[in-house]
Amino acid sequence: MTSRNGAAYACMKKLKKTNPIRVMLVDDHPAFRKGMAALIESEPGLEVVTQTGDGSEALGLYRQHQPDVVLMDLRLPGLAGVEATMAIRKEFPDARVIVLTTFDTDEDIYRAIQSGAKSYLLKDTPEDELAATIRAVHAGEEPLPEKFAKRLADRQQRADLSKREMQVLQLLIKGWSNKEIGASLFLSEDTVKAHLKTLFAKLNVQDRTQAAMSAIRQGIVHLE
Amino acid sequence: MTSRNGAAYACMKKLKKTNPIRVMLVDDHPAFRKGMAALIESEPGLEVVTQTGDGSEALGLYRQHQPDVVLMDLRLPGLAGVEATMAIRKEFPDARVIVLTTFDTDEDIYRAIQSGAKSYLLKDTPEDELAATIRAVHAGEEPLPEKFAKRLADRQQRADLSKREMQVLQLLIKGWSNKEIGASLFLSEDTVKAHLKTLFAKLNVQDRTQAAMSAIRQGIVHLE
DNA sequence: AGTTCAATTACCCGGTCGGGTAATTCTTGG
DNA sequence: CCAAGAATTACCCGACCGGGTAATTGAACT
Repeated sequence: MTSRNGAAYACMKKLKKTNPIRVMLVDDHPAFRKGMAALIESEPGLEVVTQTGDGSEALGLYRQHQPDVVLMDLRLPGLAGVEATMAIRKEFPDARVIVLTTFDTDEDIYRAIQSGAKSYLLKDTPEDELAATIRAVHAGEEPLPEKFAKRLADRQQRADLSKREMQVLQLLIKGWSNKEIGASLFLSEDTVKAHLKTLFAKLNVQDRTQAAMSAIRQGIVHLE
Repeated sequence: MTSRNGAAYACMKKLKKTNPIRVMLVDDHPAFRKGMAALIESEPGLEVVTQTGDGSEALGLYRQHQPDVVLMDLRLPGLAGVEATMAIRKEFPDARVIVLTTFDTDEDIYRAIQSGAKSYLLKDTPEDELAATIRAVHAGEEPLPEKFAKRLADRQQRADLSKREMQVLQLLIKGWSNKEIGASLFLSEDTVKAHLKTLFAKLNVQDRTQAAMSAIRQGIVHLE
């Protein structure tokens, strides 16, 4: 740290009072929200103006408070983080949303950025990096951590799956045979096999187990 | 707790000061820890005496502070929550640990209880239920929420996998063929098939894709 | 209007898989 | 010390899977 004289101190004091960055929190863990709010409030120039644990309340609260930056979780009751982000950005194209989540599949990252989020962070991000990201995003930057940028590029590389391929994949994940998948979708077994061929090619795998694992790992489909 | 002479105020004061439940927090998300600490401190009769984000520091801090109750996350840097819990209970058999986590596979629940945890809660648990659980565990109870109790029973139902079966499963998850699995483990293809037969029976599935999905869903193996 | 691409179905073929049965060795716990 | 169970291998067989090739239809985009 640099040494401090009276003038510098006054300057800092002044900076502290100009343009506090107004933050909105959307996360369904009350304890996490409480802690995150405390972290933000303890940063000079940052303040929390509103928070909620329900995705469907996000747009209304955004309208009401017009925050500078939103911290948005992905898995939420009501409306998922990606949908909430899209809704906000449809009405407020300049909205600055940072996704802050525990999960980090390629697909999560991809969809978050697609929906208009400016950055993507995990919940275990150190608080100084978090504060720096909030300030950067507020300043108009889009700071995506190296590792996420790489995975985003990977995902953008991959061809999108067609509707049918996705349906077949969903049933494949259940462990169904080609015959069963065909019966379920009213397709011949040969058609199912044709879809699997293109699916395997797109996922760059050789067989159904690899396809299933790859899809799960990338977050293309979810278990349950 | 018999009534005594003296002012009501003195009595309350006395009660408030007797036996505060001393809690230790182990969780790698700084914001969550901060928020959880605030929640606990706001509950009468509960206080946080120490916290850490690293599993390998848990035993040392337990020794040092001898808390009444530990809130323990599962996925931790250093040492996993289950191992940390076992280490603590080896040295302090009366230690009262509550697992508090985001993840909830059958295997997570099973191993947590096996390691000696008294209860199992998810991080989105409402704060009143959390406080109630801390008090109950401190009082010697082992309050396992209904849904977890059911899944624990399911898991206890299932036969344990042998070492070999586990190894085969690990490679199956990678999408390897029986031949490849055999080559990797220096086994004949027939031996691999034999292991798969018992594996399928234990997991109650018909084929390898179902086995892979079932194992992932139950948390028997992890991706990556 | 023409082209591109998803979707559909079909056939062939060699390889893999899953189930049944069975035998041997080795370790571990009662 | 013996029984139980894990680990290993082998053989058979019918079913399923994955790859190659190819043709038709319909929608979408140019």
